[in-house]
Formats: sequence, structure tokens, C-alpha cells
Amino acid sequence: MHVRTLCLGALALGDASGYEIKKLFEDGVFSHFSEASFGSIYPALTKLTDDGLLTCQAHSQEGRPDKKVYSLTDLGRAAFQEALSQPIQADKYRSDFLFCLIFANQMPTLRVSEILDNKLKELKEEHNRIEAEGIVPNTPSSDLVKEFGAHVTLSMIEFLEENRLRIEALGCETGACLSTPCEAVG
Amino acid sequence: MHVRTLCLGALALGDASGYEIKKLFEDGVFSHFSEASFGSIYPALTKLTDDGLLTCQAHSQEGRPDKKVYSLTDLGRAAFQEALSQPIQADKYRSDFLFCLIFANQMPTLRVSEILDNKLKELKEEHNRIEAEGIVPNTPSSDLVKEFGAHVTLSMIEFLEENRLRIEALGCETGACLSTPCEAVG
DNA sequence: AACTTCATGTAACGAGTTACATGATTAT
DNA sequence: ATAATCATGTAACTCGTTACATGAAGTT
Repeated sequence: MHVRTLCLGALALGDASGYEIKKLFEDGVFSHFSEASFGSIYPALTKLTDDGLLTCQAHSQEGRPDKKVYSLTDLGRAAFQEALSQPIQADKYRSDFLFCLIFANQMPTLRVSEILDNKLKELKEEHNRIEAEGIVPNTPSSDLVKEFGAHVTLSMIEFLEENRLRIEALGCETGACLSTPCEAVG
Repeated sequence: MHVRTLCLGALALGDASGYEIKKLFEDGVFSHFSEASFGSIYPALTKLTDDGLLTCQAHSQEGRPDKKVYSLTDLGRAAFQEALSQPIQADKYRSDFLFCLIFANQMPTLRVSEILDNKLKELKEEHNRIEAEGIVPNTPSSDLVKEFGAHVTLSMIEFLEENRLRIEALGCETGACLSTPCEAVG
């Protein structure tokens, strides 16, 4: 999904500035399953406005650049509906953690524990963040999406905690595998 | 994680050609949490060989291009160990499904059912693929990574099935929301 | 003092995907 | 016949990130 569509979606939740949209992707509803940076949001907003999908109102402020608040036009709303009716791309899950875990037998046990702990910490933080989030106004499904996220992160945490010993047992003795794989030793 | 590192990892499981490495990312162990295309694998392999991290043996075949089988050198093995000891990037989960679900109230109920069914089908197929996979030789942790994947996909399937009615109830009446958001109606 | 938040915008750069080029073999 | 599998490689292109430019106000 292009940043342009993501912006359209953000604005379908209510008028907002580029800065505020960024926050939605950083801390808000969207942060758990999508991403966008300033460098892509601002040009997208400009393009969308040029194409007539958005209107822009500049609110002048003291000591700061004008706050440019964008709103969907009817054309923009229609374009977003159109995007919503399009086939949906399969989800993408990229995990360097799992990739590395495949090679646990080539790592010192201490390192395995370390990455496990880091992962658990990350997962718990995300779980807490999801639970702490308020539901989004005018968006009854934000509640459901929240529950989904909480359910899945919890399920990961449970698995990793239940299998902690098994995972740590995969590592090899310290020093023995720093430059040669265990399978090639002896 | 760069394609170069991913290739190093693939070769740490055993010698392979570019084509075979691609398969690991398409159907194999890595397919559930990483990705790489021919257009990135082949150049990476060439670069890695130039840098002395890999050696390459060409096996001539009839009616086909030489099969170039790559192996890790000691330098390559060390480079991979080094990569493994580096801080691990946080996982990325990108879901157009969840993004769209946030706007379920702006979709006809039929459309909501459709995307739910598609998602469930996708999830079940992935779950079956994980269960059907054999463990990777010399890689005791592949079993664990398999279990993790099976556990998580199952947990998603369960949530979506248990909440099917609630999710479908989010949609709006057919026709009423094709070009205007429900919240703006009435 | 130093850092974070608010606020917008651009340009260079990175990294990978898509599509093309080529072509025999095997399965449906 | 038609499609999939095997097999490698390149070039154009897409898309987005990172870093920079600018700067006031508030917080630690």
C-alpha cells in the first residue's frame, strides 16, 4: 500500500496536518502494522492536493511554519473507497529475530539469551502500548484491531516464555563458535 | 537485514546456487519471515564472491546455464558470525488487512466478509505450509521456529474466527457507503 | 545548557523489485 | 499445446528513507 493511500486513510479518520499524520504512524493506531516517514508523507500530501483529492488550509502560527491542515475532498473520499475495494496485499512479516534464531546453534548461549530477552522486552512494550491506546473516534473497529494486536503479541510472549529453556539450550558453549560453526567443530 | 547477510545465512545451512537460495525464501524455512528476489540475490552473490566471502564452483549442465554452487569461505563464515552478534532490528509487521479493517464501517458488509475470508484462507494456507515443512538438516532450531510460526498463525486464525460476527457487523449496508463514509451520512 | 516537541520541506541516496533477455526440459 | 521448473543475469525503475535546512517554545 502506497504512502498516498495511507495518507488518505489517515485523513478519513479526520482532518490533520502532515505532522499529525506522522504521529498516527509513529504512536497511533497505524503504528503496529504500517509505517511512513516525513520524507514520504509531505510529498504525498502535496501530490494529493495537486490532484484534487485533498484541500489544504493553512493556519498561521507565531514562531512556527504555518500548520497546514488537510481535508479529504469528495474525489479523495471516492479514491479511498476505490482503494478499499481493491484486492488486498498479503501481510508481510519480516523478522531478523527469527532469522537469527535459526542459527542459534552457532551462537554462544549468552547471546541467545540476550536476543531472547530483547525480543521479549520489545514484545511486552508493544503489548502495553496497544493496551494503553484509546479507541479512535468514529472508528468502531479500532477496538477490534486493538484486541487483535494484543492477542497476537501475547501469544508470542507466551510461546517464547514457555520455551525459554529449550531456546537457550540451542546455543553452544561460549568461545567454541565465535568464528566456526558448531556443526563444523570436532 | 541486507540481502547479502541473508545469502550468507542461507549458505550457512549448506552450499547452494542462487536459484536454490531463492527457493529457501520462496518456499523454505526463511519464507515466513524474510524475502529476497533474483534481482537482489544474484548481484549479492557476485559481490560476496568478489569480496572473498564466498567461493563459486560452476557445474556445467546440458541445455542450461552452468549451475553455480556457492560455498562460504572462512572469511564469509566470520562475517556472518559478526552479523549475528550485531544488534537485531525490530521485527516489521505490515498488514494492509488490518489497515483496511480500521475502515470496515465504510465498507459494505459483503466486502468485510470477503476480506475476512481471504485473510483466513491465507492464514490457514500458511499454517498448513508451516506444519508440512521438514526440519532443516544441521539446524536444531528450525523445529522451534516452525512451532513459533504455527503457534502464531493459529492464534490469529482463532481470534478472527471467534470474532467473525463482530467483525462482519462493522460493515455498513450495501450501497450506503460506496462513495461517502457512513459517519458522514444522515 | 541540552533535549524534546512542534512544524514543513527537499535532495541525495539506498536497496530492492519488476521486467526483460534466453532457452532447454518436464509435466499437465 | 501450455505451463511450470530449472538456471543465470542485467537494467530501468519505484519507492521510500536518511539527512539536512530552519527555527521557536517548552521542558529537564
